[in-house]
Amino acid sequence: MKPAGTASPAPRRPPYDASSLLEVAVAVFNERGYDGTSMEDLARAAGITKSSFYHHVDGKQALLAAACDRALGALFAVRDEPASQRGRAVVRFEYVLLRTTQILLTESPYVTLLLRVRGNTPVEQTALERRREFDRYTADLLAQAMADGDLRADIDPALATRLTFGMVTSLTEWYRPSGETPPDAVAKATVDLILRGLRP
Amino acid sequence: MKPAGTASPAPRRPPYDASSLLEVAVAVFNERGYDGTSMEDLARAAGITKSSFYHHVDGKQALLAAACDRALGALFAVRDEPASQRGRAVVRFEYVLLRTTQILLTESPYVTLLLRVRGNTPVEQTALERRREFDRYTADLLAQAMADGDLRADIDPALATRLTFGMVTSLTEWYRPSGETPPDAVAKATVDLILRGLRP
DNA sequence: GTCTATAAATTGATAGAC
DNA sequence: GTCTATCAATTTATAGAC
Repeated sequence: MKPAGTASPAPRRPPYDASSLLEVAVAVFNERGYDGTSMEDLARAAGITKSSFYHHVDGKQALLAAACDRALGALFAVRDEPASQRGRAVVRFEYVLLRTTQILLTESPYVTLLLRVRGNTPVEQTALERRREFDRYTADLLAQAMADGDLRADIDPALATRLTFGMVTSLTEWYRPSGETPPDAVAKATVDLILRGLRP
Repeated sequence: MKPAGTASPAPRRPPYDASSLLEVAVAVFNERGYDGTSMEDLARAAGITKSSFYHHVDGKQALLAAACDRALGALFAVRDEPASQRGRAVVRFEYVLLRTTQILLTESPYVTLLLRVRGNTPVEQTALERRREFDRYTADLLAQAMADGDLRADIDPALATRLTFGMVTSLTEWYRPSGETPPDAVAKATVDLILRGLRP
């Protein structure tokens, strides 16, 4: 038995539960792309061999499915919040827009991976389908707000929805959580820009 | 990538010059992802065998490099236009924003591929570096327009630039050229939305 | 220019020892 | 739980016949 206080400085050996390995995997997927990442890459990033890695996870597609599930679960939870269901459409739209942006920032790695899914495999197709369902939900909200006269009606609603959430999802291209930039501040600035525009 | 959920684009017929094969390759890259596409996939989409395909092109990375070159060439050509070089910063910014959006739409497949580059290989790193140079160019323009008092100064210029071009680049996620939606109309609507916002 | 055949390396995944 | 060793399939790319 080792004397107390002489434990070797474990550099990167937390418990290898499925959850922490998923976190590692998602980070590598986002860096190199899902298809550009091998199981060898993932194992190396976790500090173990490929075989050991397989002992903890079910495979590459299972990792992708778990990550997409987490992102989609967080997004659909917004739809189920009370504030998303009562009140004027424009108010609900602005609320959902802000919450969606916040979730994209706080769950950044998972949502980033979800948004890059191409639909090559059944796992990806399922994720893509659920994502499109959320897109339809937000598009309907915006169209209703326009019909109410509470948002500019001189833009095609479908185009406006895509551009609006296109701006939001572009955050995944560069945003990294850090003390410098609190997610809520970035989310507020983003929603403000899409609502009021660049002109003074 | 083994499991192919859906069918590939219709096989393209001769002549098999490098340019038309590049067009085919870029289309498949955008559908399945660069890393998710094999040379076998490309050859099948072109309607010839893999070996025949290799007779016309130098390899997978060469195809990617050619596509990125085309996209980057079109983008940097905007910077060299007279209207991008003379006049008030805000006017130049709005001009470059519109032209960039137009090019993204007219050169959609090539720009789409460029924007998805992850930097895994030297070819991709070079493309990424040139793309970042263009990003700096537009960021400087917007910052100057803000400093001139011609654009809202209550937003961080770096954030505003990223969100602005994030909205524009999101067009690659869904826009497909067709008689229904002329590129110029979409580009104008996009620039108008980012400048004036969603509110009436 | 196209093909068949195949090389050489990588990949997702498993077997089985310790 | 981790490892070494390995498999079967795939992938980039080439050789060489016609």
